Amino acid sequence: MERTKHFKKRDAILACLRSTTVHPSAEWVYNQLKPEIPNLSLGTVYRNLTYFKEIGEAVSIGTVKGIERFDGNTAPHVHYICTCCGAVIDLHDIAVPAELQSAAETGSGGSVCSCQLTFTGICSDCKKI
Amino acid sequence: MERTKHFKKRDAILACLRSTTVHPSAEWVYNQLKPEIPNLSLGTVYRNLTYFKEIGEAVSIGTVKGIERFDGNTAPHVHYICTCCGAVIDLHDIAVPAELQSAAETGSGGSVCSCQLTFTGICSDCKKI
DNA sequence: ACGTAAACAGTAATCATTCGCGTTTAGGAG
DNA sequence: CTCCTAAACGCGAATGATTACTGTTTACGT
Repeated sequence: MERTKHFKKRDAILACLRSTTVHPSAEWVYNQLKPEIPNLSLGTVYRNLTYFKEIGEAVSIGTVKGIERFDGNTAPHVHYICTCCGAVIDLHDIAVPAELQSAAETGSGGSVCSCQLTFTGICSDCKKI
Repeated sequence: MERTKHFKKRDAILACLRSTTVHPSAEWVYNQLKPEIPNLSLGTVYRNLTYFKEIGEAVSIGTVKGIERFDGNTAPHVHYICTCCGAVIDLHDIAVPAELQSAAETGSGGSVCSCQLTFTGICSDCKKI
């Protein structure tokens, strides 16, 4: 089929997002890809990141220090954010109890389409400094 | 003592924050107080909101549609955010199990100073439309 | 009354993100 | 192969929330 040539940059952006666990910002993705795709535009990164959010191939985990951070792992999982360095790491061993979601639906009266649990603190690297 | 006159606006901002459960933005607070404090500056609202965050009298619950939202209720509780209208409501009947916090500390290797559980969906009002 | 330190207003600056628009590209039809 | 169309793209300008700057005002101690 090989119809991917038209989406070279789109595919590269998604691949970049999928290949990392740093929960990157748009600019991080841009800087990663720029060396191998010299004519990449930052606007294209933003445009495609928004696109991936819309089609459910990526999620936003909110802003850290005023910058939006993305996650190519759409499976629900818990995050830890260091308020010092801004690092975002996955906590795979922790899960939000499933019954909380239905409790949220009755409590809010609306529908629930996602839930996000985030811990914040100072990471081990920052504590050393 | 009556030394509050110097902090009239600061106090008004905190009182406004405490008196509502809408989890307001800086501009919302500004618009609320502007009629009764005509010479209030939006910068003052931002400055004091940041100050309250720093001294722990208020917390940020992140950005909704690109706008930071604050909460004068610093007791840990769960939020529900409507992605349609941007409303933020408290879910008092739901709590994050305490053991998850210690699990987060061991999982991250760092310290944990706060945790935030947020459900998103379409609220009952928006579903009617 | 005077000095000082902090709060404040008003406005300019910042910076992440989005928008507009002309260009390029892929892929299909003739 | 050439033309056509729709979508992706680059680039630069625009937007808008937030912050910084600067001069002024205020409360309070001396």
